[in-house]
Amino acid sequence: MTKTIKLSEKNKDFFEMVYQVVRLIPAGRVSSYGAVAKYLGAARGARMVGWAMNASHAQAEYVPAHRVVNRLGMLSGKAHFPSESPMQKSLEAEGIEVIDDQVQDFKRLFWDPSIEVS
DNA sequence: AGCCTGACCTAGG
DNA sequence: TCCTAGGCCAGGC
Repeated sequence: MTKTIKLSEKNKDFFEMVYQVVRLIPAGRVSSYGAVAKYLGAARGARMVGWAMNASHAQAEYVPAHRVVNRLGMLSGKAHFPSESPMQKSLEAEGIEVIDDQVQDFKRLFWDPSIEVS
């Protein structure tokens, strides 16, 4: 079987899909790793979404990874951002209030791809 | 080739 | 209600 080859291609697509979904997040809104993973089938787990974000910096196209937080609305990836644009500052620039690494009113600002995208 | 780690999430005690 | 453990897949050593 070409199972292995298929998996490789699928993995590559997975990263691309993650980037595309993240780019769909409108400015001033936020989403979570789990939501994206769920939208993509959740088969590969939410951790892979975070891993994709880690590689997002290498992408030619800009990926608004700062709009992606964990399901609690915490900026867990803040430390992994390039020092030039801190995650919190980018969010605040879009009108999102961030206090103590937590997105305020996260529930209202939350953007779920499986709901917003049909 | 095997083990450890990671920008997470859910469930159980 | 807080804390711990397990599961998930991929990449690094």
